[in-house]
Amino acid sequence: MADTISVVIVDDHTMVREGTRRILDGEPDISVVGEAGDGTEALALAARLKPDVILLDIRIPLLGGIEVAQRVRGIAPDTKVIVLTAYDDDDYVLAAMEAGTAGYLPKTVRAAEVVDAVRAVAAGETVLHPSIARKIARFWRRGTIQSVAADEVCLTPREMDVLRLVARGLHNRQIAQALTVTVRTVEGHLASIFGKLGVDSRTEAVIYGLEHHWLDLGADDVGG
Amino acid sequence: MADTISVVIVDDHTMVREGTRRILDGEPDISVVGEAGDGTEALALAARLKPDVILLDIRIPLLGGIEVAQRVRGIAPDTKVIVLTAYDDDDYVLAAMEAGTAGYLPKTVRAAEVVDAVRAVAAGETVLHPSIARKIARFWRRGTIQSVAADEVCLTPREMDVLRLVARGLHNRQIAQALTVTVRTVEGHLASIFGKLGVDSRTEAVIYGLEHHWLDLGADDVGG
DNA sequence: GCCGAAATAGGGGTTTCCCTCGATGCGCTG
DNA sequence: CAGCGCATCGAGGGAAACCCCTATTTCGGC
Repeated sequence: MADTISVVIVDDHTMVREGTRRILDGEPDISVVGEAGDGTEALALAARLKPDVILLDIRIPLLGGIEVAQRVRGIAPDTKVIVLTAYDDDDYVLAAMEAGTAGYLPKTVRAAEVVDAVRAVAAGETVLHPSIARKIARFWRRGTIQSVAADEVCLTPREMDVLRLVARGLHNRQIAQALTVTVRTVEGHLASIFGKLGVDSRTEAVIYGLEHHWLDLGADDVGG
Repeated sequence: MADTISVVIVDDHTMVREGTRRILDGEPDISVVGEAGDGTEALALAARLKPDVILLDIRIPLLGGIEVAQRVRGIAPDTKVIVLTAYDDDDYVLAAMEAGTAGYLPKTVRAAEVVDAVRAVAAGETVLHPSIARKIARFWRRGTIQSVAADEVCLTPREMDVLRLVARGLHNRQIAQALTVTVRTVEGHLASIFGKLGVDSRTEAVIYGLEHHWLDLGADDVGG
């Protein structure tokens, strides 16, 4: 490795990117070599620059941060990824861990901690913010992260179709029309969904889907 | 008005605050005099420092950004507020306008634009990002912002109680128990809610509440 | 002191939802 | 090929949910 650590910053908020850049460029041993505002851009930069470290936000357009992290392993195996995000849901943290990231920090940390984290992962260490580490530990005690990921329920594509329409407030009859099937089929899928999610009403299913980021409200910020 | 513009930065993400601070402190005519990580802290700083400009995030703990903006008018009338946030929902934009803010910028803008905005509002101008301005214009054409705000439905406290429980997936029977009333009463409140929101199912009502930020999913990040 | 809004609650009805039994065909995999 | 998951439907029934109308009490305001 060179004596200066090359870093790429990925965040859809330009303000945040530029602020982070100034923080890191203020360090003599760190050099920001690129910025990306969405997932595909991030992968392109990773492939071209193969930086030592990528600071990666989770909620970015075009490609989710988790997927970016996974693919970076393939295209730039020596690049370490630090997830730096506002979101610290269990799902995000676990998914990031499985994607082989070298660190996970909430955006509430101080700048100095991020600088330290960059140096640490560049040196081969793993950096978890205490609050995140606690989360992990909790799951670990419950039987390893793998098993947590395994018990992750998985709806079929058709079931997702149904759930998405339920989450838009449609009745079974309307869903049936939208999917050109009978109401009975919709009910069948819903029964299956309820079973998998461990709920017993459409409203609970929608809540579950929103909490696990399977659905979004069509509006809201969506990385922008 | 001094020759240097005093600025307070409000954001719950320390990283973002420090990055923004470095951007602004790099300007000779701008001086960051304080940072706050939540709403109450922001008001305390506003009262004590009476800065020329406050850069304010919307989703902050303890007190929402909109409410902070409203109160700042009372405690520091000469202070201009620029909303700088990841969220650009109609509701947020309109609420911010009504709260008397001097600008509204998405976090996707470049640092230079924020710097310009700070100077502009300090000079008494109003700064709207083009994307935000379009939003406003759309509502304006539909009959002024006031009327939009007026047709804003308003649930009674009891109706909000019911809606919150509905949004947690409870059945009417469970809601009735939780509120120590009969199922009929819950149905009555729900009927009233449906009428006000213009929907006809509990699921739609929950979606409406989430989209308008009346509800949150209990989890998620809460702090944008 | 009356009026309106909110909260409470009931009667009686229709619709939708949800469950428990099934069944068929289709594609993939061991 | 023999399963197995997936998607598609059906019957029948009980339980919620939702709708329209009415009624009481309470409380704050003019």
